[in-house]
Amino acid sequence: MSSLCEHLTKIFETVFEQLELPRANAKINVSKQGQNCQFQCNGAMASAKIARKKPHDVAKDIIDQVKKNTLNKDIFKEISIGGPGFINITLNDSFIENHIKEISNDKKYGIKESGEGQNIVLDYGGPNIAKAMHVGHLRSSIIGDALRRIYKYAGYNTISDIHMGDWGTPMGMILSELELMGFDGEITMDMLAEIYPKAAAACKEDEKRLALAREATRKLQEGDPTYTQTWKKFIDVSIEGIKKNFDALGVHFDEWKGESDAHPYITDMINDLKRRNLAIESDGALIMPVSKEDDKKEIPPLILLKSDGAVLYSTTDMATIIDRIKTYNPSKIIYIVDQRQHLHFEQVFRAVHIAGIAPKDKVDLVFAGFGTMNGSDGKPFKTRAGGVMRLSDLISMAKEKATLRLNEAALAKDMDELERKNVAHKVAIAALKFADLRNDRVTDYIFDIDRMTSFEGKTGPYLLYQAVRIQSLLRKAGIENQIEINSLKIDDIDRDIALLLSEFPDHFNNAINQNSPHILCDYAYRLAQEFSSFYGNCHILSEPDKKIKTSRLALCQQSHKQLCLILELLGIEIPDRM
RNA sequence: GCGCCCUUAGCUCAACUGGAUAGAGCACCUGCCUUCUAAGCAGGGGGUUACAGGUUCGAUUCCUGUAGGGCGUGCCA
Repeated sequence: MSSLCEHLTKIFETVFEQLELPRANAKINVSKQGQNCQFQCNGAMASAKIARKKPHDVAKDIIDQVKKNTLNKDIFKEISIGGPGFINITLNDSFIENHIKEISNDKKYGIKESGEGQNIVLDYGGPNIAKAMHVGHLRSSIIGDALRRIYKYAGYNTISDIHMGDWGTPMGMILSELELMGFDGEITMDMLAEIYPKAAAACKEDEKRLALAREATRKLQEGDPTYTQTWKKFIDVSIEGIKKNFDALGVHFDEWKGESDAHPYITDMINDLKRRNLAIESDGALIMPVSKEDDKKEIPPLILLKSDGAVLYSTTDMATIIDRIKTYNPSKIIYIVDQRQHLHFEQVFRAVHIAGIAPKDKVDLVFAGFGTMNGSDGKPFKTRAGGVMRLSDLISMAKEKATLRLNEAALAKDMDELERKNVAHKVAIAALKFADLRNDRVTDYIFDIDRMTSFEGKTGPYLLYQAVRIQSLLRKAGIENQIEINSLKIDDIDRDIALLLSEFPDHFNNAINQNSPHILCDYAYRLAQEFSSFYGNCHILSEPDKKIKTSRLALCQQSHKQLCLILELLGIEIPDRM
């Protein structure tokens, strides 16, 4: 099973080989030409030099060769040359129908289970203990969770790990702050929310205060019993708050590990690196050089131990890889983290390669960095008050707006309180998630609260709305089970949406290959739009011709299934009605 | 200083990895709710893809340079 493009590409590859043209040039794309044709092959022009012919003549040879094969007769309605040598392709409706039928009957919609038998670790979320989760945490968790779902769909055994920041200097800041306060009671979340920023600010201002925090960090890492006890307490409190946020977002983690879970591996790892002279002392710190000769700029060494003996995130990230390989034996580890950490991960990846901890041919380490969420001034996002907006505040704001919008709708009149709340929540989360996911992963983007919580146009709620509308239509038609897809008969009104449905495998593959959910967002939006147009163009339920009606309902059902599937892959839940 | 990334419509973003006339949403303008949910549909205006060169049959995409912006650059994460 594959997409129409893949199918056609195979046919053309055979032809290219027969004509001794480069096989790679045979690729078929969906045409952007609109009415003129459906697909196109641009390979004739690219092959012209090798063939020592005019592009136009090469195209003609290709078309003749395709037509020669009688098997292709039923497939192509028209193949012609356009412009300097574009090969324009229009398919017979029956062939498109058959393809839709095949895809629909395939339990994976034409997606190959390429990840079968492979474990993959996804590292995202990365909240810091004691720091309130802010909008910046959205990107990592939402993109990461979408990728988890996408990989899972491709057959991988996915393990998502939240990898909390629970072992660095911020821990020492809190511990030392509690000590200075002489505090010894029950720690609450509200307290933590106050203590950490206070301690962090104090450390920033005062070297001596920072030294205290560092000292506390070191002692914690050495296993000081009092510190460990206190630390465990506020970790638990903090996790509770983190869980609430992720539950609201519908973001799932298989593992709730943190930097501290790498601790048991660190001593052995460091001793081993020292023994093999891979780690050396420099300025009182223990470092590991990772630069290569052909580096454009010398990559600074990785610091394993600070001069005070404490570890930092380079160390824990390395040790975490040891843990992950030992525990899950993954073929791939994907880090969904801020682009700004690029150099850091470059260092860590090099270090584990050099040390033989993660051989390149055994585990693929992937840095899937994402761009920063900026404010309208182009700088990392801050609220008007100067702080960062809390994630929970953002969610409440979106929910409030969704409730208002819902109450305006006549539909809400016969909804009880519970359903209203439920719908508002789903709409709000859909808006937030889609607003984030629709942007290309790597580029920075501007955070705008109004746009993020808007429900019209290219938004999550628009997608929900279309899905809900189809669902309602199917309900009214009295359809409970799958319609016999064999009843599909394409005509001018529904050809476009049928063609679009056939593209799904292509977009899925692009999304997974590039770790880019936004590709699926774009496709889902186009599908929803195409459906909406189809829906507006013809009235389905009142269609007198029974065959046409059944065929269109089948198409509705397929559109619905695909839309639901993609929304699920993006981690967006659909209400029953809205 | 050096390295990485970015610059596309008034604003926010795409462009299937080099293809034909660069697409969407918002905002603006014009229509459409007495038949399936108007959170919708149909249509309109809006572009020297920052600039200058180069490679190519063909460049938003690749290369070089210039300007502007962001980030990173040994003891934060």
